[in-house]
Amino acid sequence: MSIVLSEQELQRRQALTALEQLGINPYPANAFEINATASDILENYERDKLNYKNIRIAGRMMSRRVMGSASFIELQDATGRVQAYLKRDDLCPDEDKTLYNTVFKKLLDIGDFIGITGFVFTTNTGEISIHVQELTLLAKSLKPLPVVKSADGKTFDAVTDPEFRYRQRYVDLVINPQVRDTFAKVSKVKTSIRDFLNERGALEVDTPVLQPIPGGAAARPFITHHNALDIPLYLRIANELYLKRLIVGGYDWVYEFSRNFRNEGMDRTHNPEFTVLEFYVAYKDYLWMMEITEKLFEHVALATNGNTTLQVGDQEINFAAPYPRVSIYDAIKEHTGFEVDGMDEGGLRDVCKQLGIPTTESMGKGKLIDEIFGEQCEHHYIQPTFIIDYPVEMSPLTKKHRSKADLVERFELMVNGKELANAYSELNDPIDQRIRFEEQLKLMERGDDEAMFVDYDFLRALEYGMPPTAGIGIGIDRLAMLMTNQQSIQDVLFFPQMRPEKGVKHAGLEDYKAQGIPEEWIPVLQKMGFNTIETLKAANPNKVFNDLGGLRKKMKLDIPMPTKEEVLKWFE
RNA sequence: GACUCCGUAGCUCAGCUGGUAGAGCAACUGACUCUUAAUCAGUGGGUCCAGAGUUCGAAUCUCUGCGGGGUCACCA
Repeated sequence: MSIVLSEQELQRRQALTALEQLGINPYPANAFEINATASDILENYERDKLNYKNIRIAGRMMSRRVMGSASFIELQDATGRVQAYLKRDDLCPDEDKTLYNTVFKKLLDIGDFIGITGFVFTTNTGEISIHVQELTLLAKSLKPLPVVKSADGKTFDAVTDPEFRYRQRYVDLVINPQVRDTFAKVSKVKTSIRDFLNERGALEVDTPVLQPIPGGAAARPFITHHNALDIPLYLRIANELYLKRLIVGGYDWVYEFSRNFRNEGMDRTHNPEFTVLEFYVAYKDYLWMMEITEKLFEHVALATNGNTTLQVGDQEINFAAPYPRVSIYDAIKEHTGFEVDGMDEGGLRDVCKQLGIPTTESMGKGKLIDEIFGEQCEHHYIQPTFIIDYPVEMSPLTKKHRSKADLVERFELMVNGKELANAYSELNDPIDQRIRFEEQLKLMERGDDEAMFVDYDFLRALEYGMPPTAGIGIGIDRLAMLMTNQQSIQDVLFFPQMRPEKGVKHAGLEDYKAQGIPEEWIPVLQKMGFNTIETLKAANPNKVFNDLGGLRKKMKLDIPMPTKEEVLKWFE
């Protein structure tokens, strides 16, 4: 990040000083009470004109069109943009026209926060506008915003560079209104889920993010260290085992929006931290869970988009309940022609070979079936579909199927070719659970670095008894992507993970001062490209002295020129 | 992690087969009392991502690095 200021930044800082000299505080402490918003005015003025005679509104000045003694600006607040009209002699009824001629025309810039009072009217060209009677600077903006213009629904010079947008999301939000809309919808997805669950008596809870054993999922965790306890701690990869402990404790419906952390690759659908909604309900099974899940998704679609059918990319997806249920074996049979039900590990390995799916020695039966489904079937399920009844090997926390051998009572909800939710009748048999954990240990020994750790406290909890329970995890970021029709997880997270910005190497102010350089000349040297003391010392002192004079004139700097002897000392 | 594309003014982008940079918006000076991508006249603004190499000469060619996007691998 450069500390060297651009021409426009210098101009804005000069405007800041000029404002202070006029007795105007560019960052006043006073509250500015408003009684209207942009969208309120645009929506309601026409049918209720009397109520808009005396309005107060605040926001950023986003454009300025000056025509001598009258001007139009666009004011942007949290709700949108409204045009305002300023007339010199209305704004400054007395002799002194400084507020209009100097403050407004010269010292305000695009991006500044201002508050205005006035009355609403309609211009000759038919645009609802505010006739400004008073103008107050609320906060000066020192960095120029990208200027995005639009007309007739077309947008010009929009900032689309993903790096710019994600690193400086605050700017993205200011200049790209549809981004604010997207995040409002993301928020609506979460509140609509909370409403749905709270109405049904569920209890929202918080469980540890820092866990001594990263349990509840198969994934590589982030590891950290607690100094006082002198133990390693893991950032949670899931909260499942903690929520089930709460069911043991006697709650019958708990949920948590769990920020999870997984130390794995990043791409369009993966961020190192992401949010999963999990909920657990006592005395229910996975069949009940499918019914509540399809109702929940229908509810979320209606709450966020007002419709159960929505456009996602080039697909139209209908979230209206109910959704079809297909067993994983039937899915594989339908899309590959292979009947894998009852096959042993060797047979599955052979099927993978025929389908061209690479396998490794560490893959067990469950993993092989998972691979076949993932490669050959998953992408076919565009409309919401429950894939049910998974093999026991890939589901160590799931209750065995009530009627089908070697299967568990589990479903995944597939939408748009991707897994959106994962749920099951929870395994509550502590002896079986211990055996399943031990099988995971064996997988770990075979080299599966995602096999689960054994959580003995969780086993102890199950030994006290857990009622039959249905549980589910829903990927909230991916759900938000669907509901907002975004192609990248980065567009539903305010601050997606990025490699840290590396500033160009710069000497600090103290380094310059240590060379005996007066503070006011430091920006000039930086402007000349001497960002380190080393590069300065490598330069020709005579040339530097001459250039200082040149820049002093060019930048119209009102600071005394140092003598040549003084400058020569900088090089010692 | 692999492959691939990209990095030029505050922003959006030009810049051919090498001759050290242009446009629009933004900014500055001026004109203009209902404009709306306001208009008109004029002016300034650049470590062309960084470093090395080839060359008389590099924004341009080569290599290395940094940052980002896309595809794949891993995963949710």
